Formats: sequence, structure tokens, C-alpha cells
Amino acid sequence: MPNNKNAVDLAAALFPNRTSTVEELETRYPPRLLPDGAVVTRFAPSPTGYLHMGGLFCAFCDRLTASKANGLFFLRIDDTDQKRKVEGGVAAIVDGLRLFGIVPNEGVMSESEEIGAYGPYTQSKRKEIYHAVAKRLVERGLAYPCFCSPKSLDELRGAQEAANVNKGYYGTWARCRDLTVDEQIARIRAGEAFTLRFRADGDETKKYVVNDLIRGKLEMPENIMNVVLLKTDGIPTYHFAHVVDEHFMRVTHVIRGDEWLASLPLHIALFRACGFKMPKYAHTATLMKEDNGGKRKISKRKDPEAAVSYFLEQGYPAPAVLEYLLTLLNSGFEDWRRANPDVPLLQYPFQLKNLSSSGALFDWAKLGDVSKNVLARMDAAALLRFALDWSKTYDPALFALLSRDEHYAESVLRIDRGGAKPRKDIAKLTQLKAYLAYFYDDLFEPAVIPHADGKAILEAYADVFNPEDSKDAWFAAIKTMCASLGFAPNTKEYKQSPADYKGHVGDVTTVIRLAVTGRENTPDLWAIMQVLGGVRTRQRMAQTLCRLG
RNA sequence: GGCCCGGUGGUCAAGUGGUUAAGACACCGCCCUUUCACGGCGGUAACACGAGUUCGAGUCUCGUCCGGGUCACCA
Repeated sequence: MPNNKNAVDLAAALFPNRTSTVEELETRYPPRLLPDGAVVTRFAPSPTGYLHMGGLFCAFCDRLTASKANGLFFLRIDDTDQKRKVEGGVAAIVDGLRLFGIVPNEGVMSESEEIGAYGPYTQSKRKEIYHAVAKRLVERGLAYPCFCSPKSLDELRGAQEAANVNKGYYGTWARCRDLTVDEQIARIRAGEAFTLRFRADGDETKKYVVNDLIRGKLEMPENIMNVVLLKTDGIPTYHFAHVVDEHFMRVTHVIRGDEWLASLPLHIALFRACGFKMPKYAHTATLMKEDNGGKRKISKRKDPEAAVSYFLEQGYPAPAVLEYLLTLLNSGFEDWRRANPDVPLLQYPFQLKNLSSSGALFDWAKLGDVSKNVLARMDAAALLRFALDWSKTYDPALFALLSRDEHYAESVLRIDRGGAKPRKDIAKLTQLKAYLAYFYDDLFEPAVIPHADGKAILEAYADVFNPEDSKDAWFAAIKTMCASLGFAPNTKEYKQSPADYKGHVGDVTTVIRLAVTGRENTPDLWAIMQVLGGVRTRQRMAQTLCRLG
């Protein structure tokens, strides 16, 4: 379309400073040289202070999708809303991703470092690029200045509400759309504040048809909204920055939350107006939460679990959180994990198309189960390292306890771990201290022995206890002891004629277990005694006996 | 309210016109067992509703209902 002279004059008035031309930008950011079929993804969060669960999930999908296709994944910071910007917000995102093993190939690498040839990767540093495209839009008559004040826009909305029509800047409500160029230029020269709006040309009765990679064919009415492209301060809105950035950063696949679905028609219209090729879109489902009876989006304000840091604080292993997200939102993952228990998560043959399109309810029980499995797969040394790392920042008392004697701590953690059927007691590290408390004398809490024969059992056991015994010998000694105390040496015999016995071997070991650990439920008692050592084991039994009188 | 997206057991989910409607978590029972776990076996429990197309519908179409999202100079 030829530029008309008036439009060119307007553009010059709007953007008096020299900007690059769109053609220059095209050369500066040429199509990427990548293998056939390679995809380019991006994660583009706002630096609002922390990494959101939904964001983590998108970034993870971005990473997997790009890796699988020999493509590349970059991190961009969408900081066009200066009001919401938070000190350290970029670090929270970069560090958050790193803790989950998600590392970008290019883009923002830290608060102060960016790598890659398609930057800057921080939107607040790209003003000149947005202005170049905006200027071109004005020259083509596809954008215009709007002098409406926030107050008059409020009134507009009020009037629309009263008239019971759709709200927005469109049709005859778009008052600044048809000002004469003379008036526009005069008001700009007079220093009036203005925004730049999109001159929408959509027909509401017609539909765009888009293929969403997750949802399939989508039909949505064409865009008629004359949205703001550049705010009064010249900073672009998300929509405009999105279109410009995905184009010049040569993104092929946009994976984002489904809260963006409603603005897809706008984005389509903007891509067309700019003459840019659209990327493919994948809109992921929102993570929901049960809220008395109903479900609702997990909210930053009300729900601590909105922030990924919450799970880290609780001591869930990062991979467990990711695995949980995958079981929740990606069909087929659990089968794969069962078949490949030890393959790193990043090698999961991820497919966008088997992402769920309906919003899943967050399920703590399921997360706990997933996490128990992840923790159970770790060996004692790995678990200790994880626990040390975690407790250093989140539980100094536990850290002190574990580092007192790491060798000892590891032998505690080794009990019933590493075999074909490891125990699954722990879902998160906040449970660890309680789990191993009785291995430390200062935390050990003696229990009362409710069993009527407690005294007799402990006295008899004191005679036969030998810390040198192998597990078999240890158990054989207990069985032998059972007979003289009137207990069945095994459960079967007891069940056959309960009347003949005071109880069975399990009741006997329960008394010993209580005396030694203060607990009714523990891992293998023999192994526990080995770790505690003969002296302490004897000591605890003796003390219990004392209390029994 | 307009527009959009969803709706299979309590939760997550397979399923793409013909299945006894998978599986996982949770729950219950049994077995194993030195307790508790783990593991094994079994069980309760679902296609939101109504029309239509078809020999045949969870699967296709329409309507209804329900849930969610979105309608900013926020992203």
C-alpha cells in the first residue's frame, strides 16, 4: 500500500527523532540459520518478583519443545509495565529456572548479562525497535494518535455500560480515529499527551481460523478493537511488543497460558498489519485450585503455592515439582516414567499436542506421591547432599544436626534405602527432622510402654541382645525369647490359636522398638540398632526399664 | 452481559464411531511382614443433560446447563 503524504507527515510529527527503518531491522535480525524443522521458543515473564508455577510450566514446555527439535530457547524479560517491576525480579526468574534445570540458550542470563544476536532481550531496552515499527504503521495509516485522557476513557466505559454495549475503543466510540491530520499534528505540536492506537479494520461478523498446537482448530471473531500500541510514555503495550519481538527474535512457537487466548484475534490482526509471519501458538491450561466447592485460578495473592519458591522452601526436590506438573498436564508422562525410572526429565519425548486443554486442580496428595518416588530413587549420599543444601538456608537447626557427623547422618538415611523396594516415607524435607529425630540423643523422646508385659520383655531381651548379631541371628534370638515369654514366635501361629498366646513376635518387637526409638513405626529395627550402636541401644532400653519401675 | 475455552470415577487422565470405558493418586479389603511403610492381589466409583446424524455415539452436529478465562495507557 502506498504511503499517503499526510500519513507520512503525521508519522514524522509523532516520531521526530530518527529511528531505524523496518528494513534495517530485518537485516539486523535476519532469519535464523537453523536446521530444518528447528523451533525457536521463548519464555517472556514480567519481573514481578517471583517465578509463578504457570510460568515454570511454560518455560519447561519451551525448553523441551526446543531441545527436541534441535532448536533454541531464550529468555526475554517483559518489563513494559514499570509499575509492577520489582527490584531483583529478573534474578528471581533466572535463578528460579536454573534451580529447575531449565537453562536458556540465549537471552537474559542474569540481572546484568544478556547473550545472543537478537537482543536486547529486555523490552524496556527495545524502545527504538518498537518505534520503528510503530512509525511504519502510522505511515501506512494503520495506527493513529489518540488524545483521550484516562478520565475520558473511564467515562466512555461508563457510557457503554449504560448503553449496554461492549466496552472498548472501537467503531463510533473511537473518537480520535478520524481526526484530521492537521488537527493531529497541531495537538502533538501543542504538547498534548497521546497514545498510539491501532486502526483496526476487522469485521466482527467474520472469523479468524487458527490452529492451536494444543487445542486444534480455533474460530474467533475478527478484531475490531483500536487498542493502545504505545502508551503515553512511548512504551509499548504487551500486545504490540509481543508482535514485534516474536518477529524480530524469529520465534516460531509461542507457548503461553490460556489467559492469552482472548487476545489472540488482536495478535493476528497486528501480525497482519505489520506484515509479519505469525508464529505457531500453543495455549496451555491454567492450574486451578479447589476453593470451597468450586475451582479457581491459583492466585498470587491468596495462595503461597503460586510461587515456585514455596515448593523449594518446603523441600520438594525440583524435579519432583516438574514431574508433578507433567503428570497433571501432560498425558502419557506417568507411563513413560514407569518405563524409564532413571532417565533425566529433560529427555522426556515431549509433545505439545498431548498437553491437557482443561484446567487441572492442584492435588497435594498426588504431588506428595510423586515426590516420595523421586526421593526414594535417591541414594543416601544424594539425599544427604540435598538435605544439607536445603537445610542450610531453610532449616539451620537441621543443618547443624546433619553436619555434626555427616557420616552418621548418611548411615541413618541409608536404612531401607537403595534396594528394590525402598521406603517412601518422605515427601518433602520439612518432614526429615521428625523422621530421623530419634537417632539423635538430644531429640530422642522416650515413649511410654503400654504393653502389660513390657517390663518382662525388656528384661528378657537385655539378656539376649548382642549388637554383633547378624540380622538373622538377631531375629532368631527374639523368636526364641518369645516362647519363654508366652508369645507366638510368628504371626501365623498366633492367628491360628490366639487364645494360646499373650501375643506374637510383632508385639514383642513393638515393645523393643518403643524402648529404642520412642516410636511405634520405624524402618527396620535391626538396622536402626546397628546405626545407634550397642551402647546406646542398651542405654535406651535400660532407661525405659527404669521408668517402668 | 458479549466473546472465547473447557466438561470421562473424589482428583489427574486414556479414549479420535463398534472397548467388559485403561492407568495413576486417594479410599476400602486381603496377602506378605519384626511395627509402619514398601510390594502384590482385589474392590467401591465416571462419559453433565436433551435432541439429532448413524445399523451403532464418550467420540460427529445442535441446543441447554455447569465451570473457567477475557473484555486496561497490566502482563
